[in-house]
Amino acid sequence: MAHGIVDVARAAGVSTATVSRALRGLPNVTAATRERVRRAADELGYVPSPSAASLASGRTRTIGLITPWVAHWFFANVIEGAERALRVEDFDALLYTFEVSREVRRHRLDPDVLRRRVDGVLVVGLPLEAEEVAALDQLGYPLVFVGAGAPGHVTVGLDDERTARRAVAHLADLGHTVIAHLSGEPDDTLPWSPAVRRAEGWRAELAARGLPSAGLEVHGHFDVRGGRASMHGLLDRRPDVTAVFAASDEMAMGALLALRDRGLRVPEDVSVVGVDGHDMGEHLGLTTMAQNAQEQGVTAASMLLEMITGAPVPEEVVFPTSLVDRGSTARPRDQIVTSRNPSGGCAPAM
Amino acid sequence: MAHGIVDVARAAGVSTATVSRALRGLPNVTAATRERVRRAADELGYVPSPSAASLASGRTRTIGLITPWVAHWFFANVIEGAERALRVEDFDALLYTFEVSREVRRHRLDPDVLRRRVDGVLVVGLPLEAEEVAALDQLGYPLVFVGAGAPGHVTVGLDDERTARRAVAHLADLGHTVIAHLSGEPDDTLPWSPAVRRAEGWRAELAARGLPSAGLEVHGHFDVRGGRASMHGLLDRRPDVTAVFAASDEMAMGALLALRDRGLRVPEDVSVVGVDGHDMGEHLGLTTMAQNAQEQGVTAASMLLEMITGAPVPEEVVFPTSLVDRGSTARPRDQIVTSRNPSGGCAPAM
DNA sequence: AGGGAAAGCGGTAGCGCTCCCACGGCAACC
DNA sequence: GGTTGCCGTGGGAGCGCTACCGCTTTCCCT
Repeated sequence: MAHGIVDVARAAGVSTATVSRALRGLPNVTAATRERVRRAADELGYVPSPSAASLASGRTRTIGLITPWVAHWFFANVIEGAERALRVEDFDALLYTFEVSREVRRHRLDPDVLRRRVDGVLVVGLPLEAEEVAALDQLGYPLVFVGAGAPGHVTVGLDDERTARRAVAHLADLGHTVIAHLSGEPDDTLPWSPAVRRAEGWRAELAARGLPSAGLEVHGHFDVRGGRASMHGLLDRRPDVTAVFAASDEMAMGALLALRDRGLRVPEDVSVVGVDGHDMGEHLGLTTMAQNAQEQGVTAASMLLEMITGAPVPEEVVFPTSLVDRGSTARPRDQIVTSRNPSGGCAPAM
Repeated sequence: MAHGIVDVARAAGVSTATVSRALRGLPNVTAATRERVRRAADELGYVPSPSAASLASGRTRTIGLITPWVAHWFFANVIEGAERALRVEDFDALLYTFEVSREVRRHRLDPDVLRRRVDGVLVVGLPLEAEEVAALDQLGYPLVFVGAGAPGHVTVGLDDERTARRAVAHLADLGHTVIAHLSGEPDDTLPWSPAVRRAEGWRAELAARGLPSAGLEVHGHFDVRGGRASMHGLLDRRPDVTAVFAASDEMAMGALLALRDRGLRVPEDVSVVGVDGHDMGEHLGLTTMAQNAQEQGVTAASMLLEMITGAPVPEEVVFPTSLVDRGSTARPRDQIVTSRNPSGGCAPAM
């Protein structure tokens, strides 16, 4: 039933070496022989054993997909794109998530689980600490980062700083002067973290326009719940805020929720802009800096495969973002009063 | 650098057989020897080669995760849960998606890609045709279905029919008499498909209450876009509809969007209820029949591991669903007029 | 005290491939 | 016509483990 390469060789009247060459499309095999081998393999229903092939060749035709979660817009889409690109080249995708929960800070990444198991590693949306990157490097596999780089490594992602500046510029151009930022975790401080880059972009754009940023950055979880909490905290401290730039659409949606909790209208009372182009964004009328996550997955996987074959790849691929105005931003209701009366809105305080 | 089992054996002063036994926690090894071996392995940084182990043992410690997509709420959560459960037992998860796009009907599943590569297969949310199931069975691996069963196979999922009836009952209890259903693809007709089961539940509950169902089922894609399109189609044909049961939250969100497109209010003009308990549901105030997708992934993966060890598992695990009222359902505005004037709403036609 | 079972460990034959090397044959060159 | 060189193919040695079998040692039970 489970035929091996020797069965195929016997059936085709050739050696196992020739079967191997023929089936893998290697040169130095006559078209006639190749066809004969192929036919024999088909008839026997032969499928090569990946374990044996890996053991003999040292290659696994598998890449490791490292990601904190899969149930988030950006991650799910990158993974989907990457898997698709890998399958085309007959590569397998091993999934490694390692966030115990979204509430608890993750433990250190242990690269040993990948050893001898993959030909390359794709790190998805995970700003790794220098030591972790070094440990991964130690494995000796090609390494590509998506959505969160690492210095000196091949990276696919956005120009986070520029994206943030563009979002803030949009708000400032509308006339907003008190533009807050919903940022990532307070302990997410790696300079190459997208959250940090976006915060910096926000700050830079404000500075360039002479607008204040002090006390307007709120840290929190990178999800809906986090955005909601951050927004509430912000409104408690700064009821004069008229615009918010959230570091992700999911956080922005949380902000919308918080605003609704307090009876504040969007965009009449507060303008909100996020980053991602989340499918739900259209739903909620959320203005955003849209990116193509799935295509980033495809690109990153393709580059990784190139690297495995030894081909040169660019050190960095920057995906564009575009402002998609879906209505959650507008001119501030009252541009004259810079310091509004906290109870001036229609908010029936929560 | 890359040490093998013989290096460890030499370092520990034992045979490779003992190293293998010691490191895998097999019996018939003294505690002292085991410790010595472990220490030697640590010092050498020894990590066993999975390929060699698989080749020799015939087991891969890997399971295949078959799913049409990952970027959907249910799928992403199941996958995340399953991966987590597998990792605990030191199993790897191979991801196989095989929907080319959400628009095009998928091609047949080819089980050969899994041959000799996994110890078990987890099919996630994918109603397979009988021939496909048979082909998978042919592989001889334990098989578990999550979120979409197959007759005679181990299944983890909901009581879809009951869930649907509960949702419809909720709407009917509120006084609705024209309760439509946003269903799955028209060609999704497998009797064990969740979409079909839910449609049947909807129909059964209506029938039990003497309410009409004819002409009130709309087929479409199982996502936001599909729900939106379906809802528009429905409103074109049946402007008298006052309640909608969508087969998924994502479709329900699409319905909300369509209603907003037409200026219809929820729940004043139309009540909407979905299935899932999607994170965004709270956001949109979407009433739903909530389920725990992640836990279903955990359970399915655990059961699969049990099966691999030869342990008996229940043929079917049914997860509960609960009605979560978030405000998108209410009494119909006017219970007397059963056939409303199409322009009777506040809809400024789109 | 003797016998037998069981525990602890070593030796080693594969598992099913890939890859290196060797070899024959045929075309092309001087 | 002999030499060179390349192409197509076969032979066979691993790749790094696991699992079977068998040996020795201990320990218990009669």
